[in-house]
Order: sequence, then structure tokens, then C-alpha cells
Amino acid sequence: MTVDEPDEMAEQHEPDTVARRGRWRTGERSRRRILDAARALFAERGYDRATVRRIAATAQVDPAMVYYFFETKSRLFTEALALPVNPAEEVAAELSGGVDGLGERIVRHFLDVWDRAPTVEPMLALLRSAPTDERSAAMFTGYIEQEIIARIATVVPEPARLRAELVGSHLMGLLLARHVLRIEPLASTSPDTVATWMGPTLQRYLTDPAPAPDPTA
Amino acid sequence: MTVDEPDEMAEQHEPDTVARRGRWRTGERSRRRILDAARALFAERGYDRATVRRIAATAQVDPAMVYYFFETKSRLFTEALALPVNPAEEVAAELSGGVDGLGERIVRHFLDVWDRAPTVEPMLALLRSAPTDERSAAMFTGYIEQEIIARIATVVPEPARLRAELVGSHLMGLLLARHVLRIEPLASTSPDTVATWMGPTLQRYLTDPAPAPDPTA
DNA sequence: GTCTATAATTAGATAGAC
DNA sequence: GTCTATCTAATTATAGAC
Repeated sequence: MTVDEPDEMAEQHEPDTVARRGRWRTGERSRRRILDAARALFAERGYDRATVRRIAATAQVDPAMVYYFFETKSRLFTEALALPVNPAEEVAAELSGGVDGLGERIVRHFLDVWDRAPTVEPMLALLRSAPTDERSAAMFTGYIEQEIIARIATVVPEPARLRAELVGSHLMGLLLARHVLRIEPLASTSPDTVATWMGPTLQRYLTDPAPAPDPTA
Repeated sequence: MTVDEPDEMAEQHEPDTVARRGRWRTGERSRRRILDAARALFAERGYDRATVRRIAATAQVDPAMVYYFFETKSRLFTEALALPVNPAEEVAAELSGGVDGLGERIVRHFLDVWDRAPTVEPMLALLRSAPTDERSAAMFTGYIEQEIIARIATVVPEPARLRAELVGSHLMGLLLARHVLRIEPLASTSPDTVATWMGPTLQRYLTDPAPAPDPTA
């Protein structure tokens, strides 16, 4: 009963009597189980503390299998982090709606994405690993910078990148507070409510005139 | 020349000729060096990746000394995290100035504190360790919640805690972007400029009327 | 107090049988 | 494809000499 129990996310297949062609090549199932386990554990413990051994145990496969399929922990990390949705494309879609109301659309989009576990986990893994792992930091900042910040910066006034990064920093803080530290009541506040609070703020960062240098200083 | 070079943060003392009473008990110096090194390395690499060996090397003492003084890595962590300033008191001081302009005062305060290395390091250590270390998470959220959020919540309108946490989440995001991920240009933008951008946002969270439930939804 | 030596544990990775 | 066995390296931690 090690690997023969039905995989809960497999669609209906023939009973496992004969190994007819068309059934999964046997390795496929283990490979997927490993990826699922890796995603969960990287998200839960960060890159360093998510050990290959534990990932293998969670996936109910032998540790050696992990290396057989992915060669190295680092590559497993990379593959596991292949996001199930492409934030860049989705952000691009939001941007195509114009800058009017863009702030609120962006908050709503991320709140929605984060509420689907399979999409928030890779982000959490990156966020948790970035501070202590060079690869993760590069991966995280590189991705956020190039695919998200840079795109937003193309549709807002100067200082465009600063505006986009103020938005980004607030969103990262929100992710941290809601999904990592789970600070209440913020963590349990409905996406709608959060969006109505934060939307105008982000909008202000995106489109309001740059503030004059502080006259009181 | 292992431990006899002058400690750069010691005040002027007598030349180290005789061991007169009144000089440091010899262990004090090593103990302090270890704590300084621990603070720096926990902040730089997080709890897991800051190894006792490396802390000892940085402190120019033998690894065994660390265990002699602190018994366990965990206790060293706890002691090292004793914050050099008390954020709670300082936030209280800001709050005593009334809610008018409070948003900008708070940003300026934190930007100022974070620019002094000895005060930002423990915060970074907590921030980096929190996601993967139960102790750190409890330490971090517990402190932030009780000492900062709760105090702010006492002087703003309902929903007071939500308002305070929106402010807090943005500040955490700023800390992450500026000091951990070092996203440019935000990381290099002057505190003045950041304060003029963020101040009105935080002020809005603190004192503006609660937004109506989104009518477009 | 400080250090050497080392035990005990754990992690990433590989070789080779089946 | 899958597993057993094992290697190497790093790390926490301890015992005991000086």
C-alpha cells in the first residue's frame, strides 16, 4: 500500500488490473507526488529547512527517487516553483484595462490568486526562502522586478518604478501579514473589504501627482 | 593577537598592562563580542543559516565559548534579540503628538530607526526567521501586535486594529523591500522622499472615514 | 576561561542491485 | 523505476585537558 492507493487528483482511470499502454508511464505518478510535496514543504518551511528526505517521505517515495527525477535539490526547487498560473500574464491583463481603477483591480487580483492554495504556496516559498537563500532571492526579486514591477512601470507617470515599487512593497507586506504571520483581524478580513481600503491607496501611488518635497523638513 | 586587539566599541580604558580590579572580568569581553556577532549574523542570514561556528569566528572566539556562555544556540538567539532600543516607547512618543500628521511621523520614525544598523539588525533577524522558526514567529508577531499595533489602535477610529494593521503591513513591506530584498530604486530613495509618498497613505488608513462597501461588486 | 578533540546527528548526493 | 547502502560534508553539542 505504498504507492498503489489512488492519487486524489487523478481523473477517473481504468481499474489498475492490467498495465495497458495508455496508462501512466509509471514514473509520472511519483514525479507528480514529489512536485506536490516539494511545493508544500518549500512553502511551509522555506528552501533550507525543506529537506529532500522529508519531501520524499511526504511524497511516499524513496529519497533517491527525488534525485533520479530532478538531479539536485536546487532543480527540484526551480521546477516546483513553476507557478501554476502566470502572474505576469495576469498582471498584463489587468494593465490592459487602463490605469483607471487599476489600484483596486490589482489588490483584488492578488487577493484572489492568494486565496487559491496552489498559487499562494509557491509565492510563500519564495518569500520565506529569499532572505536566506541566494537563488530564491534572485528568483523572487528578479521575477517580481522584471515581470510585475517593470510592466506596471510602463503605464504610470514618472517616477514610474518608484510608484510601482511602493505598490509592490505594500502587496508584499499584505502577503506577509495575511498568509505568513496571520495577524488578526487583517488575516481574516474579506478580500472585498481589504480591496476597498487598499485600492485607493495603490491608485494614489500609481496616478497621483508626485508629492512636493516636504516643506516642513 | 587573538583577543587582545582593542574592541572598537569599548570606551577608553587604562592600558592593558596590569589586571587591576575594575577592569572587565575577562569573560565579559568575549560574551559581548559573541552577542554582537550573533546579532549581525542572525540579521544577515536568519536563524538557521547563522551557524554557531561562524558566529564564533566572527567574534574571534572558539565555538565552544558560545556554548559555555549561552548553553544553546536557541538561547543565544533569544539573548541576542534583546532590542537595543524600545520601539514601543518610541511609538508611544509619536502617538503623544496626536493623530494629526501621525502617518508621516510614523514612517519617518521607522525609516530613521532602520537607518541605524544596530537597531535594524534584530528586526531583520526576526523577519527572516519568523517564517521558518516558531519561536521567531511568535516573538515577532507577539511583539508587533502587543506593543505597536495595539498602541496605535488606541488612538484611531474604528475599525482601529484593522487600520493599525494596514499601516503595519505596509511598513513591513517597506522593510522587506528596502533592507532585505533591496529592490531599486526604492531601497536607495531618501527617507524624506519615501516619507512624503507614504505619509499621506498611512494617514489615510489612520484617520479617513471607513470606505463604503464596494458598490461596483 | 579557553581550547582541542571528537561524538552524534543530519543533510545532500551517488553507486549499484533488482 | 525503485530501493538499499553508503559517502561526504556540515553542524550541534559534549568531555576533558590546560
